[in-house]
Amino acid sequence: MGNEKELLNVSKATIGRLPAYHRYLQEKLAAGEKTVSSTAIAEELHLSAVQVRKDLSAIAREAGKPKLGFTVADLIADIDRFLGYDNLNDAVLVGVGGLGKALAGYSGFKHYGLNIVAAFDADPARIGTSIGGIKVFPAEELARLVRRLNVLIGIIAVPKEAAQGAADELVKGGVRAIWNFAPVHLNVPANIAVKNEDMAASLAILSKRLAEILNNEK
Amino acid sequence: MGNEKELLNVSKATIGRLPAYHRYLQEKLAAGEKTVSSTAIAEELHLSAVQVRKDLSAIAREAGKPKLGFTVADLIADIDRFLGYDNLNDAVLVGVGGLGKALAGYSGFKHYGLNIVAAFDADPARIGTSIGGIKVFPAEELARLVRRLNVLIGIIAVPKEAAQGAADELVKGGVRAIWNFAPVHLNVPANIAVKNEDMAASLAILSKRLAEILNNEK
DNA sequence: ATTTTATCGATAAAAAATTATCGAAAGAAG
DNA sequence: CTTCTTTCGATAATTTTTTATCGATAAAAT
Repeated sequence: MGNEKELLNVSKATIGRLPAYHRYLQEKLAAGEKTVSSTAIAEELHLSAVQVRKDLSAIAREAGKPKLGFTVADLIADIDRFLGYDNLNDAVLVGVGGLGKALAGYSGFKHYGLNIVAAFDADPARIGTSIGGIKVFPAEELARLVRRLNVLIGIIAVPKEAAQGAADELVKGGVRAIWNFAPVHLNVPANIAVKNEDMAASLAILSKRLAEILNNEK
Repeated sequence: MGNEKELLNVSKATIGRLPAYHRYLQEKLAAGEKTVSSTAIAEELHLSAVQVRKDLSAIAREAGKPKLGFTVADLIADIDRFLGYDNLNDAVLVGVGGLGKALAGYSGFKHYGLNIVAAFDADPARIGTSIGGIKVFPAEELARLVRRLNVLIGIIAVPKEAAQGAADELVKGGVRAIWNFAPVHLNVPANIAVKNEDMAASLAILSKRLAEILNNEK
């Protein structure tokens, strides 16, 4: 019975903002505040209050109260539930060079529902080592081990030349979602979700905004 | 005279896609192909051909030719010019822990017009070292050095507790754009551009897509 | 107890982004 | 040389996302 509605009808844009709300709410919770208004959230995050209300109404179970706003703890619980922060998804990491090492060492992913259970690398010098408690296995074992562990999420942090190969192996192992940090477009079957962490795109947007700002001043 | 039009009228969504086009075009160039059609680009990148044409028409100087498509080399040049890939912007990096080290060591930023000229860290053990040719200075010198070097872009890769402080120092030093990798919302004056590299948001979107895919199957 | 104020949710309007349609042009094929 | 095919650019339609408006409600203030 019935939380299908939730998956639908919530726009990607909204989903993308939820983690920011979540962080803000955690701050408020830590500060001991019981309720928070859409106006306050909006001001802090540079959004409009209407948008905040709309986003929250899409995923919150309890309504906000006039004059008081929303209950902080309830909202956090709602976002946790909606984004699945309260039940961990296993993932594997491919590539433990500079970026991969950083990702493996970042303990925060657990709070976001992501649990890295194994890492892989082609470099023999790295195999057998451990980073942040995650063991590094040889690349050859990727597909086999992924299948055995029944992991559905793969994180690609290899140099761009190796990225497509890594993706192929992940798919072969039965992964259904790939978080790609390599600056290349991956070719995968249609029923596999790919999210490119495209830093070049972020940078492009940032530098255009910078250009605008400088332009408005002169 | 006259490239003001370019800054305006190009949507953020379009700008965000340009780096992907750029990468695809580089591949085609390397493969020796002279021209490429919007259909081909669209298919590879899982977009619609109309959208590709619209995006390109917003920034390209030459029109595409019926039956042939666009000239690969021209398009690359157009994107280079539009995104500023051909003239480097200086930047400083704050924080050379795991992620900061990875960013400093990534040589690819130069291709995206970003030149990291100095790094800063609070940990004495790191000061004076060099990562990827970038020297690490003490955090206390941040504002002063940024001002002296006349750097306009700051990259924050410190733990979240230190991020707001880093932002404050960057702003004090005269930075006008901040690329924030720490998972916190930064409070800065209105005339400073902030781009949050929000991995939690990416992850949220990815896992929702995964959930959808799995849902559609059963 | 009444008024004032801050806030909400719902609905409507506007803006932005994507997709569809179609005539025209340029090369390829016959 | 004519026809066919691919592709373009422009315009229109649609969809999605954001913003505006407004009556209702609950707490706070008078």
